[in-house]
Amino acid sequence: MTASGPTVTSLQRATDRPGDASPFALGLLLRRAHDRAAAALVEALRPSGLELRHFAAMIALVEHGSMSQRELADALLGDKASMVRVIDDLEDKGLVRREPVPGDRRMNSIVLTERGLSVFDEVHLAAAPIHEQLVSHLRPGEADHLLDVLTRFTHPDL
Amino acid sequence: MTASGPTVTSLQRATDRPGDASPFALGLLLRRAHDRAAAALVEALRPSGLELRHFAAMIALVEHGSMSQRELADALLGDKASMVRVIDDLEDKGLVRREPVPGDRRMNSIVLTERGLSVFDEVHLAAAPIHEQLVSHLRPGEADHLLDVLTRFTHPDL
DNA sequence: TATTGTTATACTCTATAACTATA
DNA sequence: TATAGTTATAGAGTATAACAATA
Repeated sequence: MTASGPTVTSLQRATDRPGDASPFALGLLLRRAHDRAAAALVEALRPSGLELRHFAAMIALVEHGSMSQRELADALLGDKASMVRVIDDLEDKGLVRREPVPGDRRMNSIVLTERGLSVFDEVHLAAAPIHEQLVSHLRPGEADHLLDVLTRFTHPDL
Repeated sequence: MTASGPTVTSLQRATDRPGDASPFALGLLLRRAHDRAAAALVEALRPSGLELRHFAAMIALVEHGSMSQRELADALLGDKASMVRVIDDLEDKGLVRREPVPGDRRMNSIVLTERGLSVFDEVHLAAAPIHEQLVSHLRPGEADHLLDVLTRFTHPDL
């Protein structure tokens, strides 16, 4: 069925001018795009029992070496209280360790374990074909270009 | 401070190959990009007292004419129960009406009111400069290209 | 029997505040 | 006084299930 009646033509003036997409279009598209990508990546993570926020922390640790929980929380836009539980989960699975920081006993230095390292690599390799399938209907080079533009979009200060 | 120690070099093999970005990079970037866009658009909506999901429904109604609540829920990826409250809010504000559908008394036809129409236009116009500022640091044409690629990314079936 | 809309409920995620131990 | 980590709690958002009316 369709409940659609005739479109109110006076409304069109704000949306139907060519090249004048809704200022909300970008945000709504980004939400759908994220939902689609996240659903695929969650599948890649399922065998490891990890969730996206856990793996995001592991990626940050690979990129930056060991980090404090505060640094991880800031980098991943979460609050420090949420990060405690993420690290708890990863530590319970033996993927990271909390180590003392010489010179400041308030802080933990979070480091990947050997097991965390191999799990990271396994997930990483298993996710590659999933990513490929995710962008397989785009034209050649568009996926890389998308990554490039999104990187600069998310860093307006650079 | 920085808790960083030396990076474990054996880890790099999965991430440091040029052109071999993490298969998770796209998903994580999309989340950040969405958060940034959503924060800006929420500002645009503040004067109207609406939230993104309300305005998303209004946009759908402008694009498709009147829709049933089921159609709106499907189109916006929400469940029908959540949509009930979105329509409740919009109806309380006098922006939409629930109208009977001739031939099927189970359904409501959701239609924008005159007030909803003018509010839509106001928000739309107020959001334009916010969108411009959001993409102002991108190169000319990149924002349109981004919209184009995201549209196709979110519609793998087309 | 299936579907629309509704209501109530449960669950997840996030955000906030308070507490400790250190600085 | 300020900060890192922890804990407990409250709130928002979402998902699920049951229900009534209708098909």
